[in-house]
Amino acid sequence: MLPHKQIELQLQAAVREALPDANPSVVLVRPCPDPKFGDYQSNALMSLAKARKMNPRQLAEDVVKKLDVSATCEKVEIAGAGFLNFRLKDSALAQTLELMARGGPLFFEKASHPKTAVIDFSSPNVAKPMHVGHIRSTFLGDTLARALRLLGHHVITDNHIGDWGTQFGKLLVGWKKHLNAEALKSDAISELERLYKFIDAAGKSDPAVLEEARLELVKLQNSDFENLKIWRDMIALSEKRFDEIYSRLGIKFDFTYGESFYNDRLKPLVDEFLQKNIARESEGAIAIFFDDDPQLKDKPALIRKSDGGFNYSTTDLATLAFRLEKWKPDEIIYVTDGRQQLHFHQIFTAFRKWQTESKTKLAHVWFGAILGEDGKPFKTRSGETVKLADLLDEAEERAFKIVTEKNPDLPESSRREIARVVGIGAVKYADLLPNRQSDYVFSWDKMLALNGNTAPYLQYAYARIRSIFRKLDKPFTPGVNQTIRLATPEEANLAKHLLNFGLTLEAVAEEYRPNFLCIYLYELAGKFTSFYENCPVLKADSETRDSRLVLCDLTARVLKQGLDVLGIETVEQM
RNA sequence: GCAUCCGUAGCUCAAUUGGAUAGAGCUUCUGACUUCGGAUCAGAAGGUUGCAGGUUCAAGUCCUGCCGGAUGCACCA
Repeated sequence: MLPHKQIELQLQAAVREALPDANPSVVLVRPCPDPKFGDYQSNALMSLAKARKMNPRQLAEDVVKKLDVSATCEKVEIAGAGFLNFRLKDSALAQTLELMARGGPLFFEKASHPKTAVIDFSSPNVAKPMHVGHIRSTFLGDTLARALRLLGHHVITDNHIGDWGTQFGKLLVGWKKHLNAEALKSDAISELERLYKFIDAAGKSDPAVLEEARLELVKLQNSDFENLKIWRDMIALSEKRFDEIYSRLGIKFDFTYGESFYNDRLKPLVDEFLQKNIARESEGAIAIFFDDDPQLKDKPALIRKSDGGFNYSTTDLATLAFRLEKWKPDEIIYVTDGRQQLHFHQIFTAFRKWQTESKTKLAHVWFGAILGEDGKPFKTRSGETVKLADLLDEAEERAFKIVTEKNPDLPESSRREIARVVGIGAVKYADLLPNRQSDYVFSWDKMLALNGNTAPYLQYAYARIRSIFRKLDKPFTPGVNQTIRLATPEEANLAKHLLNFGLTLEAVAEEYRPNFLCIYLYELAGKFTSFYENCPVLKADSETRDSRLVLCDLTARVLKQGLDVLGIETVEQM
């Protein structure tokens, strides 16, 4: 067991003894904000004391008397208003590293109660190219899936693609009358997008075109043979292009149940809502009202339009029911932009009225907008969105120039491969680094930056470590009796930081915030680099050398695993 | 009008959700040993956290009121 966990359990036991009525699970141990206070701290006693109108320092002293952490820590210090500060013993630190060097999960523990989580993310629309607006949902969702899986949870990823809706009326008219077969062959999505825009524009000046689109849509909805076939072709073509992008990004989905999958479930769902008096008729539509929720007052959710059609809310509720039935998840996570907060608030509230027994947790993990330099939603000069494929191309191209500059002697195929890993990594990292709820300003230079707090900085630290190992005469494997000696402050700082990998992963999974991991890895790389500058490895005496090699190896493994959670690859040299 | 979110260094962003002296990167300036990769490191400069009150041992974080911005509010998803 990791030292901070041991301290936490012992502290909880001491609190249980001192305050039998308190809930010990609120007593947590966290890394100290400043190492001069210690390695770990707990501030829980202050809030416990406050709730009971006790003197916090007095309570701290009582608890410390009942607390025995001498196996892992130096003397516990009470500081400030009632902080407990713990400083790890050198021996405990070294032993933990020795244990980790022998294998098993790297500085984290698998969840003792694994949960089943469904994650809904990315969700592009058929017949439209993926653009920068899709990156946050795609990267965030993928990272959360990876983090939860690493911690031992059962994760199901479901790409809820937009393969149904009124846009298909226009697309069908376009396909039948204006299709350019050549263009469709070379770039299907661009051609579909062109057709949509063409008919959309035509409809604005000629109402007859709109009527034509409406009729084609009705035929599709009534399972007209020809229209169904065209519709299926459009989906297949789009999915092929999506898969190219996902494969470039290293992202896989377990399922891709698009919206259309739920068509047969919509009418029965509305009937059930009516029958259970959860929904009622209003202005010709069927609506769910939420009068008991102040935020949703006068904001009903429509589940059937006055023309008899269904909409987003209906599909989302049907989707929810299906996922519950099929996977019986403990949690469903929706990763979408912040503009959908009201919608999910409605869906979640409706769900509670409907499935009153269900204990499934529903989480809307939302993120802010990507803005242009002018502070408005991001568009190119010509008013278009930046296509994701173009962004990735540019990233790889810029990285290739740098790689070529730094390593002109490498064969081109190696330089291309490094540029791919570095370029894609930079884009992912730039997107995951900011707090997800903040809007951020898109800039090519920031997205593709290769210096500072960026993926290449982490990848470079990794490559340097691997370079050390390449210089050894024979492959290094730590012996069973390998001891770790942490003689310098740089070694100790690095070692202590390694211990916090698991805490960070748990925080990412609990708060749905991958940026915690970015910050952690950046600090890890920083601490490694300062170790690297100050502590020679290969030239040290053999005992120190082996100890430092273990430290290097553990650092490399944590960097690689951490980057893997972010969906970012590493290279042996760059 | 109502609701949600936001306002932090010249710029772009953090701050583990109420914790200790608000931190990084970019930019600017000063340095780095015949030493494991200079895509690096060390240091400097840069702040009344939009404004005004309040709550408490403790507020960038919570409450109230202003100022400024983004987004969403009945048949698009």
